[in-house]
Amino acid sequence: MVRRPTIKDIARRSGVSESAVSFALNDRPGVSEDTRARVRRIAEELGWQPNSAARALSGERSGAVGLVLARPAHTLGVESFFLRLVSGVQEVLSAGRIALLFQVVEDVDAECAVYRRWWAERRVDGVIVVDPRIDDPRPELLAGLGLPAVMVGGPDVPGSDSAGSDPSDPAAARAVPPAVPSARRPSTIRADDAAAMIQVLEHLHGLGHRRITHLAGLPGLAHTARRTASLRTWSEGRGLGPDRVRSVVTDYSDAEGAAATRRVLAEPEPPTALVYDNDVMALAGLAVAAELGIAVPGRLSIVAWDDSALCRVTHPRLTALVRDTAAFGRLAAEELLAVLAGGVPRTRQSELPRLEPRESTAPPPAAY
Amino acid sequence: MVRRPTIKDIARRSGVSESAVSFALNDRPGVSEDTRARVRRIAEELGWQPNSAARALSGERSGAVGLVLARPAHTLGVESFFLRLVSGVQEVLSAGRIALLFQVVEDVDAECAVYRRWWAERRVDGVIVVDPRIDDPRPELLAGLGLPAVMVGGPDVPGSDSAGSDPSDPAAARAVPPAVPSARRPSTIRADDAAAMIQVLEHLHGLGHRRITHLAGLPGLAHTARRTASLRTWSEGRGLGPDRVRSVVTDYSDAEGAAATRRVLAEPEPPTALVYDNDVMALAGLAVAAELGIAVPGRLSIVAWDDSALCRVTHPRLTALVRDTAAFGRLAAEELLAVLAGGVPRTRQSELPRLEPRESTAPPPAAY
DNA sequence: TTGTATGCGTTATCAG
DNA sequence: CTGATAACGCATACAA
Repeated sequence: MVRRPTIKDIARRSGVSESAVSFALNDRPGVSEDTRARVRRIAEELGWQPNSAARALSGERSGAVGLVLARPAHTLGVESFFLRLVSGVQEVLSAGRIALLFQVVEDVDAECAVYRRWWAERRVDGVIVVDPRIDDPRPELLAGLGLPAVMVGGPDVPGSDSAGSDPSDPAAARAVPPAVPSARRPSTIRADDAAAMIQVLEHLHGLGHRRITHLAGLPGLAHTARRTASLRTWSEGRGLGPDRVRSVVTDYSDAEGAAATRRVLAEPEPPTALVYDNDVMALAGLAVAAELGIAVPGRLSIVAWDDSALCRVTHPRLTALVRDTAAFGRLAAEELLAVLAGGVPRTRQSELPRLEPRESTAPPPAAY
Repeated sequence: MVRRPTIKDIARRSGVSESAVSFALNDRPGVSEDTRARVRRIAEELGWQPNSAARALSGERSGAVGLVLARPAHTLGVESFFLRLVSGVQEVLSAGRIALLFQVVEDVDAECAVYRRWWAERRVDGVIVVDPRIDDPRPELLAGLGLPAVMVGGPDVPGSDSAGSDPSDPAAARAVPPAVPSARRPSTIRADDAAAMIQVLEHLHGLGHRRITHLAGLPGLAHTARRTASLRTWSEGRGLGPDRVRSVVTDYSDAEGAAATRRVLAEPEPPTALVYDNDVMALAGLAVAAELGIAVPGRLSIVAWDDSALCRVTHPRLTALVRDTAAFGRLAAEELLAVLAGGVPRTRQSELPRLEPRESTAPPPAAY
């Protein structure tokens, strides 16, 4: 049990007062350069680091931010999205010596309970919130608590990229009632799902596909709704009814991905292209096609929404929507730090995903 | 900026002293049942929670434990193992209101730096250490710091399941030099890789396979070494030389998994069965076989070491070694809490994995 | 430029 | 059984 040094030890060794040490170590004026250097050296020698609890207690800052993952156990771990996101988040956080508290829970209610507890215990200075939902209770809760937050993957609001969010956007308006003062509203990192969906559809349409089915993720998630809405808008613009271009609901699991694939492929006029909302479902779909003896991409094209190693280890390799997820995480962390530093919550736009054509997409069979 | 209530507020509202409140809230003797109940009720009303910083400062306990993942970026997120482990860890931790600090870094050196910083800052009360290595510097570092730790997936030591570890076991002896007092040695949760490997090999041997290649993971990892050693022992017992049964090294990545598969299948007398050290490599191997037109399991059998959704979404579905990873995490967390509560570090045995035969294993072709 | 005093919220040690 | 009082380590307003 090596006793850890405190500023008192440093003060004694360097022959100055504790407050002088504190000033020296925190780059504050009020101490000569000479003293500062000496104090610094001694602190270094002693291997001193500020006690996080003491600093939190006096400074009103815990030096930690939180991230909660609300996912039912059976879909846990099938997506690489989160580890990459966290990886990006931490690149930024650890530069600022901020720790990340991580928790996985079963549902949003449990997630809210975690936020309340973290807040009450002053465990975190802010949180990064993932998986925005339709009628999401979290922005309001967090604003009410006054807990700074960044919503990762918020609504697509064409136009306004500045402070606050566009009041004319229904999703944003619903997400955070105007009762909440804007300075407290969570920041938002926007993922342009609408544009990404159009990219995918244009790619398939360009190849000649006219019967396209989107295997959507959990219906409660905001990005699912955005993708589905974007698909609807696009197909109406093309004059393709829901009998040809549509979204069907799944729960993101491999099992549901496979089951839904089986269902749509068994229809009298099955789609010639399938767009999966995640990589695991795309894999499951590919396996179903193989089992049914349906050639990919000969008779069926497949697109995976998120790229990962998985999309490159299949045969054929899967055409996928590539996002720089780590960059997404970095942006979220930067925005959170900016808010913690006193900045106004902003809405920031992440890079547009890029469609990477691989071997799983090709023109549809001539018959169609 | 809602001000959070403190025990002072509770004391004022309930008309007793602060220390009485503290006693009442912490189930300590010294207050009447009546007062205790009243204080409790008021604390509840006010939504009071102990300020973690204040508690940490006076109590010498941060109420948090840490977990660091040292993985090069390119293998990040390809394994579902960690999220499931963390999920299990948290089931236990959150029951005790312990937070989890999570950090992902590039390598073991960075990992050690994180431990040092956490220790110096008193951020965590203990850590859960994953991926034990050959000549692992971490147990010694942690013992030196006096930071309680649990090594997840430690050495297989047949026999001793009690306190400390078997001094006759060379791996254990190397891992923690005897210079370190045993009360400070990290606990260990043992995964019986040796027995699991034998299970896999017996399965394949029983089907008739005599040419088996093990696509091992990163050579520096202790469990890789154990699996490889177990394979060696088993094959010698069976009189099968390294020309027939062997391990080849990879780095766990899909790319290396695919490349190594290509190499061994291109040999004049290729193996009839492949055992992959993780699920992603197994998938990659399956894709390579498909690409080369090698039927699985007709001409080649495939076993994946870790089961996950991935192994069930392929065609054919992969025979896999199923582990209850969440249970592994729970056991690790329980052991850590026991040590934090003053218990002696122990070596505990996790459940033996179970081989789940699916469609990717079958007898070898008659020609062999 | 430097030292002193006080507070942050809790726990723990004393007297009453 | 209860109520002051002193730590814990750091930051800071204030006095020297």
